[in-house]
Amino acid sequence: MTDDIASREQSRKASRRGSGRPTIADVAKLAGVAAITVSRALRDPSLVSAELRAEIDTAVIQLGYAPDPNARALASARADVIGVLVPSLTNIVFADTLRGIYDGLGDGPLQIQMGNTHYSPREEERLIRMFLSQRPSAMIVSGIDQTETTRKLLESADCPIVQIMEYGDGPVDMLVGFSHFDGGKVATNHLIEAGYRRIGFIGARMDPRSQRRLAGYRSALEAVQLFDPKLITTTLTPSRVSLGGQLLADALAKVADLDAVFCNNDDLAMGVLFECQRAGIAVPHRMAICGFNDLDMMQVAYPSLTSIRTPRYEIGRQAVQMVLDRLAGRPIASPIVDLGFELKIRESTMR
Amino acid sequence: MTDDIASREQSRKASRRGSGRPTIADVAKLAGVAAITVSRALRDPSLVSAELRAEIDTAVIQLGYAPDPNARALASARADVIGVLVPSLTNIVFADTLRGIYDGLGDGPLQIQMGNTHYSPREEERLIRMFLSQRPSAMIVSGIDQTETTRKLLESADCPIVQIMEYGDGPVDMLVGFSHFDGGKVATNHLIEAGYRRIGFIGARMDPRSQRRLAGYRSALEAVQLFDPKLITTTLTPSRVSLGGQLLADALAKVADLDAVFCNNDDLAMGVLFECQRAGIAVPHRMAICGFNDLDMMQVAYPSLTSIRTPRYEIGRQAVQMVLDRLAGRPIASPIVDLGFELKIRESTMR
DNA sequence: TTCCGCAATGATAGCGCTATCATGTCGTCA
DNA sequence: TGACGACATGATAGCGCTATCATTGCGGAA
Repeated sequence: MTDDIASREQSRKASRRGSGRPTIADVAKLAGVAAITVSRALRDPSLVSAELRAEIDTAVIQLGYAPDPNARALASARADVIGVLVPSLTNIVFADTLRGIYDGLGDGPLQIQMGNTHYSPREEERLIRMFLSQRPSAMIVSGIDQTETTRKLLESADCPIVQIMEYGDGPVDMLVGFSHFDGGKVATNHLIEAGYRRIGFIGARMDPRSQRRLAGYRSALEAVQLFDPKLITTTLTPSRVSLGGQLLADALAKVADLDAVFCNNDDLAMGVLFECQRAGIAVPHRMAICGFNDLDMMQVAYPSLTSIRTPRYEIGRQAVQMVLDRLAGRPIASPIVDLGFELKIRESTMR
Repeated sequence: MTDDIASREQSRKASRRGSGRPTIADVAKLAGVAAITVSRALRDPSLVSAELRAEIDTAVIQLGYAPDPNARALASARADVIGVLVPSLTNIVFADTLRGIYDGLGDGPLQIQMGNTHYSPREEERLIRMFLSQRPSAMIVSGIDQTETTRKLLESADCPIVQIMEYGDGPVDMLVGFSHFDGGKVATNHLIEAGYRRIGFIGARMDPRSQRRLAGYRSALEAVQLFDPKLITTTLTPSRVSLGGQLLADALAKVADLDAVFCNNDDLAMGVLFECQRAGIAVPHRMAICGFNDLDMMQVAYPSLTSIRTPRYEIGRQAVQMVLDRLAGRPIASPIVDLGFELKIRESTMR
């Protein structure tokens, strides 16, 4: 064994190239077979007889051989990589989804290559171009608001594509998510039914998903003639807990008799709660608060906060499952999956 | 142009291999130069005359050429990938650090390949093996508690290695972080100075960094003869806001006269605050709370919460900077960087 | 018996790029 | 004036793997 390695080192040095690590040829020589047989034994053991398989396994272990994914990708025109594009890393929503994706992959051969689009369609397009250039096994992208060019790029990529986080028609290929419009509508209807009349909307960042929640909110209020543009307070600033308080103050300055707020997300809702506590505004009696996403902290806050629970982790799991099914040639039940959401009613909206 | 593409398509179909996308040879033919010149023009334009560069740029745009990273990696024995290993994706701490890493990379050629070790040294070892097999340009790993084997693997990898999040001696290569022991000590000393005497420690997950914070806490209390093992309440469960309340209840059951808690992290601190509000325990008069990390919500909570601000984002930036400097052959000021931390004193510890 | 099909293995030829060395063309300095 | 080096470009030969086709041997159908 030592001799094998030594002589290989020797020849590497002579050629002045190569990684210095054992190659499939080294394994083949040691096992007394052709390289291609080693390749087969590694990729699909059923193609090789049991005896040779044993020989090869021994050689692999003895040399500590690990296939070079780059060479494999080049030769087979397909990299064992899934490109994942998210608009933000700070947003816990995407952290949960990523976790679902990683968990779904388990310890299989597929790796994740992640890109952060920073909510920019231009950046998304650049990243997709870059990712596709390595011919990934699949792509998972956030949202359905790609530019026309981006859509074309994805359509012509010959790998499974999953759009995640939203629900809608006409996906590029497959889609897993839920309806943000409905989420906003259900939350707002709940506030209406609970007896609130001056229901504000507080939103940060206002990306496409936030816009759809806002549209759902508006639609619910308009249906009962309670809509008033002054009720909406938004900013393009990224969401933070500390922004919630500021936005509530802004909202109250415009609408003194505000009696409820539907927040774009839980961070803002939490900020609103703290601001109410500080300003002595009783929740839920003088002010109701409803969040979105239902982070863990919502149920232990005091008072506990109503929110829309979203299936973030499950979206990641499901997206990966669809990719794996497709790559394995298994049939996909439906290319469009609505994972829904759930209204969690808590103290903050129970007057 | 159309002809070029058409004829290329033709020859691809004949050979039945290839990706169907333009290659460097196509660009070379169109620009009337050798392939290697295109390669040079793309990687280091200063190696090629201005005229040829212009020709090549035109051809690249005309064909929509994008280099194949796999082929490049194979030929140059170096992938444009940085392997990043984090123990958790849910933990906002690592999300911030990842953001720093991505931002530090900007839109350069380097891509991130991330692995989630789930706080398991075994898993970390497996992932490092897997990552190294593609000869990454660099590796960034969390913590300094690798197994002996993992350390050896990293030491023999001929690429820059940065260990992040902690401060300590003898890094594998480079290291960026801060001292968790000191953080725990400073926080605890602050509580002592503020006049608290029965200071508890509340911790979840209890990974190596949590252990070091605990050690700092203990050392501070022992120095003034205030240490008591009953003051420590920990669990191996992953941290969540909702866990903070439970742990506080456990702590109070053991130590009825508890008058302060130093929490392992801000999530727990927030949970403790909510539990105090719910139970009618006045903060900071009957109970002081100190967190760790200083998330944005700490300063707007009511009362605002004291915490140790940690340079999470900066760690990511700095780690990438060191990698880039090293790859560019620039000198590194110091291979070990202590980014420190800052005690943020707020209402929750001001009796 | 003959032939066909299938399973197991091998030989060959790339995948698309870059390391390495070779070649040609200047300007420059003794 | 000629030799030398610096610079720009090209030819060649892989990097480590797999697609593709070829070969071999064997059992069963005709």
